[in-house]
Amino acid sequence: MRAHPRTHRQDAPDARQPVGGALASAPPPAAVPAASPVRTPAACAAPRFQPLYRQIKTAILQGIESGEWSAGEMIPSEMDLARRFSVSQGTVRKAVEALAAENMLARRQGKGTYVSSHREARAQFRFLRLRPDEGPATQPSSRILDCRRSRAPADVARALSIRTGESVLFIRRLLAFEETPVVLDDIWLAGEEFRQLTAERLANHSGQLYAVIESELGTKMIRASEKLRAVCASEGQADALGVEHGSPLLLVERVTSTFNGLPVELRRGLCRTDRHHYVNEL
Amino acid sequence: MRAHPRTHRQDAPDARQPVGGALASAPPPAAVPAASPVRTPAACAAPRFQPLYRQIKTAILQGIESGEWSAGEMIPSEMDLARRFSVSQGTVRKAVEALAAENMLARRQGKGTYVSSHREARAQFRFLRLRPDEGPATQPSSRILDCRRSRAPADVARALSIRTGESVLFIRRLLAFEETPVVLDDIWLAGEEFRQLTAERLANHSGQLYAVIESELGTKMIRASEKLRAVCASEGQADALGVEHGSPLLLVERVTSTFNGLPVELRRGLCRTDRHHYVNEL
DNA sequence: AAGTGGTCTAGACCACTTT
DNA sequence: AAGTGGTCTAGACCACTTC
Repeated sequence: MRAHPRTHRQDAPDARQPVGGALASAPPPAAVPAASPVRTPAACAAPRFQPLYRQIKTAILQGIESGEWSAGEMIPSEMDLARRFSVSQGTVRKAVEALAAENMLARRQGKGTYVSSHREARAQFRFLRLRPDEGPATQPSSRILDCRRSRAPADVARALSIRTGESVLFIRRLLAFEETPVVLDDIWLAGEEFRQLTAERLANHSGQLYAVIESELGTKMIRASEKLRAVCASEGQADALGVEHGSPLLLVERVTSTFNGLPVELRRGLCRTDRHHYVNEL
Repeated sequence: MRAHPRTHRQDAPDARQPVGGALASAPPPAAVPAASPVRTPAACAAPRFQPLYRQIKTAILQGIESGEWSAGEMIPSEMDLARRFSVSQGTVRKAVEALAAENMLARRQGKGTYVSSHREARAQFRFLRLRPDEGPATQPSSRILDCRRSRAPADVARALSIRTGESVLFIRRLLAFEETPVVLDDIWLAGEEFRQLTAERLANHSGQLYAVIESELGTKMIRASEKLRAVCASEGQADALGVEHGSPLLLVERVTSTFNGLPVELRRGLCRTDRHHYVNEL
């Protein structure tokens, strides 16, 4: 940490330790996730200087990504972080508030700031946009129809930024709301870590795939980008969902990424929308 | 303005003038708030005390809603607002930042803070989620097929929170991307002000209905809630969109509201999704 | 040069949770 | 009582825009 936006900070007024491990002497301060003092205001314009609070935001993010603070755990208090990074509490606060606004952290007055998790109740519906036309939103149950390693077809590989034929984990499942099959999901997961997943480990998790992946693999899905279309049900799809061949279905194609923005999941969900709908707020 | 969160502010420590035109005597300490002193910490729990910055946020919102500052215009500087409300600049900043995060205001360094408008280029795609499968996002052209006053059917009335049979403006239009018809919109608008709209006034606006409404009627659409479904094209719909009868179409049902959250528009859009798709970020 | 938003600091007190 | 986040203040300097 330490360093200037572009030049923003003033260096004269206070006698701050300008460099690297900055606070090496102080008692409580531990080691910052990283350091690399980017101080030279001029000359190096390549990495684009950032305001202090942005640098701290990045540092906290790295702390989460590296596992120093994992999902559901509390991160150090604002005062601790301020001491660790040698900035004021207000600057830390600004970084933390930005991360909270992005759903990365959750603040709880009087308790602390926590790394958000897919296991939390409030996170359940962020990635599940299907709602019954009537009645309250509910969690679906999941039935795994297939789960195996496979080679990525060209279109899947393109979406996941990998090479065609590379090894991926393929999952096909059926989500049912109140005993009625509603979604037929085809899921491709790119990455070594997913090899450990099996149909058995996925069973009995009521469709909360991201919570399972987070808990068992430590991989956290951060954001997703979806494309929606209306399509006709093929024979097999119609059978699985209990509709007539040719019925209109909502196709939801999702590409999900973790930190760093690299895509790790491609999902194609076919949804019956006769008694459910997809919700969105603009 | 004036008043405390729940009790938040301290009233003893400094000799603050608790009421009205406050500041006048003390040099630096100035005074707090300015208006209706809602100070009693206890006893009155009904209106739910709000933090100062929230009250100021509401006050600014009212300024926009009342037309004191209209879409596209600049609001007073942070310092001016701070003086007006008798709070510190930082408190005003927090209110303004919150409004900017909600797309109500747009801040421009060195220039000022502006009331956001549907006329801005950056706002164009917030309510238009349809994108071509290939190529860059483009604005559609609009052809008005129908535009007349009518009585609200039961389902429309329910969505708009009005009584069945009440007078509404009905618009049917066809949106075309690159000369190809893609969306068939049925739109119902509730409110006296919409009586002034005619097919002529809507023509030649390339489908930017909200920009027209904002400019000509002063009504600003703030947020919308959508429900998506896949349906089959009826004969008439198929003809209008140039697809075969029975083709799958994406039905987007949108309820849009202005300030205060009261719904003013119900829209049902039927979209061909063979060469376009609906995008969403989670 | 003046005015605007953008960043940062330092310190105060309040409200909530836990010990 | 101690610790955490939540609100508020006052003042500094930086960066951008306009005059």
